[in-house]
Amino acid sequence: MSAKKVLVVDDEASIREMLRLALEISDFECLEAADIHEAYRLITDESPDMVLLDWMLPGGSGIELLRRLKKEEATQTLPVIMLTAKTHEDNVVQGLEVGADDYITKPFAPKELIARMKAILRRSSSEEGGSELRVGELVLEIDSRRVMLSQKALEMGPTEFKLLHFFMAHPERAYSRAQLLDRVWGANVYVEERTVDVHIRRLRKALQAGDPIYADLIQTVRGTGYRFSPRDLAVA
Amino acid sequence: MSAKKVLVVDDEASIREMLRLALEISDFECLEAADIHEAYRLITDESPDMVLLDWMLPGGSGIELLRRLKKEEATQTLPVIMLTAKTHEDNVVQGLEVGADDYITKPFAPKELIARMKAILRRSSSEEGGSELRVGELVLEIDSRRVMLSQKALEMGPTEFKLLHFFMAHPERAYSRAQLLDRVWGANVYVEERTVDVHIRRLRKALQAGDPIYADLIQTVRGTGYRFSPRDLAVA
DNA sequence: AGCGCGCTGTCACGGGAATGTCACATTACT
DNA sequence: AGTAATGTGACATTCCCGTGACAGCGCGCT
Repeated sequence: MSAKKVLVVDDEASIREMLRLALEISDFECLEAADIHEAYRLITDESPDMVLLDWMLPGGSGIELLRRLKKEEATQTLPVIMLTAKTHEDNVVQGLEVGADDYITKPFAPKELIARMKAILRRSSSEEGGSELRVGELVLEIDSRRVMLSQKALEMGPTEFKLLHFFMAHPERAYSRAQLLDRVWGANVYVEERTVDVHIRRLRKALQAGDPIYADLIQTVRGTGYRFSPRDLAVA
Repeated sequence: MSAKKVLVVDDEASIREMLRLALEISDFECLEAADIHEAYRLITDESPDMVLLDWMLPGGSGIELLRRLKKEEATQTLPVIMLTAKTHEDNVVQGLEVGADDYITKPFAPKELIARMKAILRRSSSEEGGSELRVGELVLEIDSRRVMLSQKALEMGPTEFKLLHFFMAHPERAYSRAQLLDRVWGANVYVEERTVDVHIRRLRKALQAGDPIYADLIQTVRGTGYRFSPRDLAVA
């Protein structure tokens, strides 16, 4: 199991630093945001596995972000733990109503936070029953690690599989080569950006072998990167 | 129905002897083990229909064996009755949590033990709708610990049997070597991951001896592990 | 005890697949 | 046309897997 990505949203740098330390000791990967805007950007760009959200934030309180996340389809199931300064009953109730998965009041023991996080991650990861992604006749079977197109298995390497997996999980959005390297290859891996092109090509070739139309799902966004767009799959 | 085989695990010879007597009067076949290691060997070699497991054992308490049995695919449904010296609530709860089917406190009347045993055997024998797994012409007979392919018996070792058992119970899914070691060999067993490859090969060879097509059921998933896929058994 | 046998786990070797990089062709935009 | 970005084929390297051989072990047999 790869390290889980956790986004910490708090305006105080010292608190973020403390949390980063606690998280990294427990083998979580840590992202930081000081305000709602930055938080939202990181959520869409990096899609973390969990959010630690401070209640008091400048420029819109945490509950606004929470509402927004629970409203949008893509982030609806993203687990959120609220961090509150005091036990304001109102806040807690309000937060849970809006959809926070848990809350914890400052000051808190890092150990307790980690324990709650793990509990929530265990719950959410076991719930994910959808073990396959589907676009038209294209089916990516995660458990069996296979890609089927019109009942026929497609041949591709592990990297192409991961690439396709990522694309199908994040459709209709352009990603730069750097982002793809980060999300598919993994953080802290140094490879040439142009390597992405080659694997895109290999993935297209694999799709084409199954059905030429499906190769068009992988689109080039000139000057930016690539995009996976099921929308343009016109069935003849 | 043939006589049921019962394994008695207790370090005191006098208790084993007493139990043997009681069991044989009631037409059970009796196996004896004085420690966990011997018990495990007899379970894999003789596949008894039930285990009577003393709580206090030298060299690892009974619960370790119980955990191991419940974790491994092949022995998961093997009924276990715990024998405890006193009514230690903790032990009982712990034992039942791990998966013991019943418990009885010493001293006990042989008559009561036999009654409980029969109750459990009745339950488990009625539950097992099919004591065999089947894929095409391939039939894995769990009780008799045999594998038949087109009416002909296949030759393979105990490990290959367990491996095939696990695969047939979990088809269409890729497993890493570590996962296979965990689920087939058992937890906390230190074996090289590559050892899995060798047993996969032996299993393939055994299948191939019966019908070359069936060796293709075991598929290599490069960079991940192995997969058992009946789906690809397309009859030409 | 001595012996042979079946099963197991480990290793080393070889081959083939997957990867990352480059050079060059091709395309898109100004 | 000119330039920057992308497509593409080829290649060396690395990584991963299949395979045969082998030693250790427990067990049954004589």
